[in-house]
Amino acid sequence: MTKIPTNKCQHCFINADAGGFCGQLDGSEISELRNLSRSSTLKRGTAVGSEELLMWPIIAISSGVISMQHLLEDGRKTIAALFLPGDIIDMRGMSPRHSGHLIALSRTEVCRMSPTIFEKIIETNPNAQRIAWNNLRKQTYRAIDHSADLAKKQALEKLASFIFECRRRQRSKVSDNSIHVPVRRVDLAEYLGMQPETVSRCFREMEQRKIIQLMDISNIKILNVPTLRRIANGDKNTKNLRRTNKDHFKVLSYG
Amino acid sequence: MTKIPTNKCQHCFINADAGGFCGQLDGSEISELRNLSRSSTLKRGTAVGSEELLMWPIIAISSGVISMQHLLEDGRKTIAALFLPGDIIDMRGMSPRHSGHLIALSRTEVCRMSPTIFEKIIETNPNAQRIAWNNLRKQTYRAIDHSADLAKKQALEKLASFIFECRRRQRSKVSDNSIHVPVRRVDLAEYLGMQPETVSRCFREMEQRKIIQLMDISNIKILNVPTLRRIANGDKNTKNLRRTNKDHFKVLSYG
DNA sequence: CGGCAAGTTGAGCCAGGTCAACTCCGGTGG
DNA sequence: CCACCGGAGTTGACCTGGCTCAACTTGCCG
Repeated sequence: MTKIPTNKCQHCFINADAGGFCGQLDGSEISELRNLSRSSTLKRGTAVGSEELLMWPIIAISSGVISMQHLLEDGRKTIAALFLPGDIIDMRGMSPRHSGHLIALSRTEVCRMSPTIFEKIIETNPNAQRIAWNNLRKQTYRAIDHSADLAKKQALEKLASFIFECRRRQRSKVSDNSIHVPVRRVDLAEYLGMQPETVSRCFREMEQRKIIQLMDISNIKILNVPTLRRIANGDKNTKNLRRTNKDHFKVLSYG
Repeated sequence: MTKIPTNKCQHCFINADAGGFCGQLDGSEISELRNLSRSSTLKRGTAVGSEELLMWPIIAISSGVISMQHLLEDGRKTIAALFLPGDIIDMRGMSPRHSGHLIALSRTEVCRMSPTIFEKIIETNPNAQRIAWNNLRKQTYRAIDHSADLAKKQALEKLASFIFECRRRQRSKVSDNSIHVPVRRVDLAEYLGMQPETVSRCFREMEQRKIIQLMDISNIKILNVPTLRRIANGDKNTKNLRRTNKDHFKVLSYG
C-alpha cells in the first residue's frame, strides 16, 4: 500500500474514462483525494483484509478483477459478484462476515480512496456523485440479473448469459464479436454456480454447435449471436432450428 | 395514480422511520416533493408499466412487497429481487427489457417520486443522500448475498437463508423468533430458484426436525436458531448432532 | 524438460425437477 | 347458511441434468 504518485492518476482508468469518477473532479479535489488515498496491487488469490477494510473501505479498481466470495461451512465456495475496472466498491460499515470476502482473481491495481474525502466529494460535486450513484446502481442491477440467471437457468443458458455479460462489460467494444473472458474456468464455475467440468462441457457443446469459437483459453468469438441469445433467454428450441435469416428471430436486445 | 394528500406523508413509513428518506427532508423539500410526486396502490399481480416507468422511474415503497421478475422464453419465471417498505427503486434509464419487470406480490402502496425533485434533494441534502445511498448499497449487497445463496446452496439451505433474510428485514424486531414470511409459497419458490413442491417439502422437513414451527401459512417460529443457522451456512452435519449447549456451536453472526 | 496446476473427458449417481392426484381454504352466490 | 368453485399448497412416484470422482491431457514456469 503506497502513496499515490502525482502522475499515476493521469494514466488511471478511473480518471481516464469519460464516465470515470476521478475525471469529474477539479484540481484541488483530485489532489486532496490523491494525498489521502493509497494505491496497491493485489496478486491473484490475495484477499482484502478485514482490518484494512475498516481503514480503507472504499476501493476503486483501476485494472484487474476482484471477486466477492462467500465460503460455506463445508468448503463450498461461491463467487457472488465480479468487480471490474471502474467499479467502486463501498464497504463502509460492512464486515466480511456478513458480506463475503474481496479476493483478487488476477493481478489487480486498486485505489483505496479516503472515505472522508470520498464522502465530501460525493456531497459537494454533483457530477462525481452521479457517476458513483450510477456505478452503484449498475452493481445492483447486475447482481439482480445475475440472481435471475442463477435461479432458473440451466448450465448452457447460464454460460450464454455470462458471455453476453462479458461483452456488455468489456471496455473495448470490438465489432467482430470477440469476447475476452477475464476469469479462469474455476472462477467462472464458482460465479455461475456450477462445476468446472460442466463449464468445460458447455463450452465444448457451443463450439460443436458452431455457436462460438474458442480462440484460446480466455478469448472466444461468437459465431452465431442470435442463437446464443436465444439460449441465454431460455429458449429450448435452438437445436433443431434451421437458420433461414439472422434477423428473422425475435430476440431480446440484451447486450 | 393520485396526488398525495398533505396528511398522507405523516403516516407513511418512508417518513416515519428514523432511517426513512423523507424524514430527513425539511418542510419546503417535503412539500415540493409531495406536490410533484404521486401515490398509487397496486394489487397483487399488477406490473408497473414501462410507460409509467419512463415518467416515474423512482418508486418508494410504503407498504407491501414488490418483486423484480425475469421471464424466460419458455415461460420459466424468476423473482430476482424483493423490495420491501422503505426501499427506493431507482429505475432511471432502465427498460424492463434489460432489468426485468416490477410486479406487486401483495397489495402495495408506492410513492412515485418526481425524479427531478429527488435528484435535486439528493444533491442538496446530505442526510437524505446518505439514506438513499445506504438503501441502494443494501440492495446491492442483498442481491449479491442472494446470488451466493442461489449459486451453491441446496434447497434446504436456501430456505434457511431465506428465513434469516426475512428476520433481518422485518420491521418489528420481536424477540421470540417469530418470522413473518411476506410472500406466498409460489413466489418464494421463484425467488429461491426452486419448485413450490420443493419449498413445501423443505418446510416439512424443518418442522419434523423441530427446527421451526409453522404457525400459519405466512408465519413461522424458529425453535432452534443455531441449527437453522448451521444449515444456512452450509453445514452438512446438522442431522446427527446432539444439542448439548446452544452456545457451544460456533456460528456466523448473520441476521 | 520436469513438475505442478488448470482444464478436459468419461461413467455413474442423486437432489430436486416434473407430473399427477389430492387437500385445503377463502370467496361467492343461491 | 351451505354448496360450489378455483386457486394455492401438499404429497407421492418417477426421471434427468448436472454433480462427483477418477483418470487423463494440456500448458505454464522455472
